[in-house]
Amino acid sequence: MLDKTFSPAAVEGRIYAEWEASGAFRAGRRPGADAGAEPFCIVIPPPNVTGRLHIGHALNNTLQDALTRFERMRGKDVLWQPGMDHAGIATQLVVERQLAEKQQSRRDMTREQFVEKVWEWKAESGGAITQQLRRLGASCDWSRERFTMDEGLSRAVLKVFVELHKQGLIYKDKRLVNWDPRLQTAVSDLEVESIELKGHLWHLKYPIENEPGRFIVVATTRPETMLGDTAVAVHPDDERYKDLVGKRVILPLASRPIPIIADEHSDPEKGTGAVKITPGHDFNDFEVGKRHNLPILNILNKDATLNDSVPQAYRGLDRFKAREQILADLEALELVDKIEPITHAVPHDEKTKTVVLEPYLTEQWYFDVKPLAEKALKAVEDGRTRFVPENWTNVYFHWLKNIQPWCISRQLWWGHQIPVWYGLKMDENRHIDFAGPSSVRALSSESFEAFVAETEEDALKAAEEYYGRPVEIGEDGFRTDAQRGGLVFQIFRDEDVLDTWFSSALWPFSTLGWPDETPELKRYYPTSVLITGFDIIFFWVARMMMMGLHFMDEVPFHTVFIHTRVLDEKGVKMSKTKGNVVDPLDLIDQYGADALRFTLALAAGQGRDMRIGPSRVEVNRNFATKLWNAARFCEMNECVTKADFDPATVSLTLNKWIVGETRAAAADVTGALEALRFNEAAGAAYHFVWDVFCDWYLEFAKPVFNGSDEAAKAETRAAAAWVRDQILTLLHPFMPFITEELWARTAEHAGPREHLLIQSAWPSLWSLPEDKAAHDEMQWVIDLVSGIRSIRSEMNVPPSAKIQLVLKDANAETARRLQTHRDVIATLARLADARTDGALPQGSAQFVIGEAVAALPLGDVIDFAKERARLEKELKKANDEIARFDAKLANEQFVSRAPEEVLAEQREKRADAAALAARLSEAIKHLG
RNA sequence: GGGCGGUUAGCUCAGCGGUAGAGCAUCUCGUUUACACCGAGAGGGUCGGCGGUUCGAAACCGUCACCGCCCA
Repeated sequence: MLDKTFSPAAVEGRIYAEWEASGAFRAGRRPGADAGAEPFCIVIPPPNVTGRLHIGHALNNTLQDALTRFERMRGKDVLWQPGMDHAGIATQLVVERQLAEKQQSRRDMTREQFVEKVWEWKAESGGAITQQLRRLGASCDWSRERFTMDEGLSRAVLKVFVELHKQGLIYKDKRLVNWDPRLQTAVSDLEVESIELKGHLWHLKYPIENEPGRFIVVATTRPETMLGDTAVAVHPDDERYKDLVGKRVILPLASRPIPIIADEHSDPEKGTGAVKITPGHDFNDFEVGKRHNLPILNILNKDATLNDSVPQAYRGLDRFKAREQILADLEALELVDKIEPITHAVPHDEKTKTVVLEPYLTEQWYFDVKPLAEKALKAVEDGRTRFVPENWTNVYFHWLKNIQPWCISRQLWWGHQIPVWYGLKMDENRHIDFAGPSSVRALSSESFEAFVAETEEDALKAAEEYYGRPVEIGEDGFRTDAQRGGLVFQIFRDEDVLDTWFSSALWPFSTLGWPDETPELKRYYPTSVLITGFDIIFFWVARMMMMGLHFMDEVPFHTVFIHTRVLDEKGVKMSKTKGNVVDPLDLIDQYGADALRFTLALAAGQGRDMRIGPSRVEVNRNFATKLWNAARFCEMNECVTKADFDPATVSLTLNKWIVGETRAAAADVTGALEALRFNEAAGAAYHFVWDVFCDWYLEFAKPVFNGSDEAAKAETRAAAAWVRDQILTLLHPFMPFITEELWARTAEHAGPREHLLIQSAWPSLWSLPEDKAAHDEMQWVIDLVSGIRSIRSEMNVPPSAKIQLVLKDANAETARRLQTHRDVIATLARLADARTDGALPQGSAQFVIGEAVAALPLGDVIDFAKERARLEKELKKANDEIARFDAKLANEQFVSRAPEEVLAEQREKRADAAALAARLSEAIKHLG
């Protein structure tokens, strides 16, 4: 016997273990599925190895799991490929923080030792999120779990790098990057988070050379960069400054003369129309500098203190300290024209959002993604990959059309070390300009030849070929070794690692075994659908598209489903600093994983946001309880699954009806899931379970179960069990735990199920007959019962009072219906008696149902004035409706232009309203 | 500044050419042996404003307002 409520905490762990043990998650098709099953594959958007499950993950994985379970049950050959990425920056931060607690630093150890520490950390506390995904019920194939730093995936990364380099798409360049001065690494444009801050616009006066007392005023939000200015620019058409172009200003504090140039970059409308040009510390200025051959002055060290290019007084100062000092000094010289308070976007690191990034001149590896972007654009234009909802296509297009070279190197230790080795460069006469041997690290990159290879061995081989001499790993350039016949050259490896997203971009094929030609790669690539959030379109979707098309020559997935963003209950973005984070694990503890999942699925509409909080989850916990109790009711009434039950051959109308309703519900859920309309699928199931099965069918069944017609009882029991089983199946993708539990528990009296529910077949009820007569008949019963209940309530008839029903003007069919369902109607409407003949008693409340008028003789209970008012209100409504239809039908434009079926529909509605009005008038007359 | 969304019942949202829907909340009633995490019933909206297209607009187009996000 089932308990009164379902206890998620007591069963979730056990059921998950059963699923895993059964092998149900394994790639492939479920038992009984077609041998020729078509493949269905989802790759998980790899969570970060340092990550913890947040509500966004919960949504993302709920949807993936729902689809995975759905397709698995339908008999497809399913793979949900799980794994994690190595999150270069985040992971390195975590491990460094751990070291700092022990008063250690990564600088105190070798790179190898540090990387070893990171692996130790991962083994110990990394990847907690995969355990949390299990709590959510994720049915991915854990036996195939991958990590971007795995041997196989790393091999894929190296191969890709080397190939792209060979193709000339990866190159080294010296230009401005977004620099994180705390981590001392470059980050890509996408990893910059602009934060609106209050700041100031300082207007600085630069004295014109040889024209005492004359100044040009420039405005800046970062006054410290003035020490790196190498020009002042004005617009070529700006009359105010025409005579100054070609002259020079003396840069204050630095006392350097710099030219005044004409460039369209300066906007005459903005500020003073003159701008300072700092090519070493501003992206726009860098471009201006290139156009005018300006010198590029770098005034910062890697940690954003001022370097030796600035006057003695400012050297070694942090940039913000330097800003204060410089402003004070300029004030003293009366060179600050004015200070304007402004709000402006300041670039910050996206991880902690506390470090202000600097444009910084460094040499980095770049990936020219333009040619790949074109292919990625075309694939979506052609419909080889489609976005759902479709409007995200524009975001994707916009980004790819304006794509910039991707800075892929990072100055970190944790990640895929760039497979490039350097040795001294020979000139055309095979000479080397180096005194050595001593460390060559300090040399500039022009002095090196780069050997790009997947392995150290290959790099050495390439270098030996280049030098025509033995080569070894080392940093001295060369050494002499008599035993090896003299000179031995040395090469050393690039210290940098690749951007984490570089490896993530390979995910859809690297996880399937590429570059090896594995059976999985052949079977599951291209994958079916990618499910992710919109914030990932650039980072990941676009890059996977590019890499997939470039290396596999096929799109990585046919569909990209972009789901909504989760906000808190007040509609505010969740963040740790705001303290409004809803922890999905708390919600699971409190309400169960099924309730959380169902809530997320129901909220996954076509909008952009969803709001989630405890009260919403509670509602769906209640739904789970409802389901549980419906099953409990079935159990109490001995509704047991019958193997030989055939829904097509039931004889009772109520059973014919529920079979038809079940068929429709299955069609709704299936269709919605196929169209990725998760909310509609969950909603259809919810509605069917609660409003159809529980509210009506089970209520209809009660009199049957309590009656004495054994045949009817047997059929209804079997039918109820069948519907309940269909429900468990339809809900399983959304509520896997409770449905699996009930699947087992409801079979306790019938012998065990053939398979776990996760491995059972999805309902395919298309072939069942649609019984319109049964539908109409039961709908009539529902309408009658609802009508009586409504009157009872309005007339304040005590629930305990059993009353009479007289159906006046009932035709033969109606009389038959009443006869057939007398027990049901009497029970649900609490009637003492129901008849279709005899006189209509005085003092009746009445309502119209079909061709008949239902009268409830209430004797003195009835409040005549109230009843008259009620009927007159109804009559007015009917008459208003008639008037509206008449007006419409009298409109010649409408009659001539509207389609025939609309016309017919309107006429029919008009007739219905007229009939209703006639019966209501009659009823009012009867009131006397 | 450019782009994309949103604005529908007190709240959260669905509907996206043919007479306004759901859940929650509210009010009334209810200890009928599945379920009070429940049941029955009820009230509540000129679908942001203004124009236009149409026989007909919450829905399509334009415009404005406000809110949000993304990219500069």
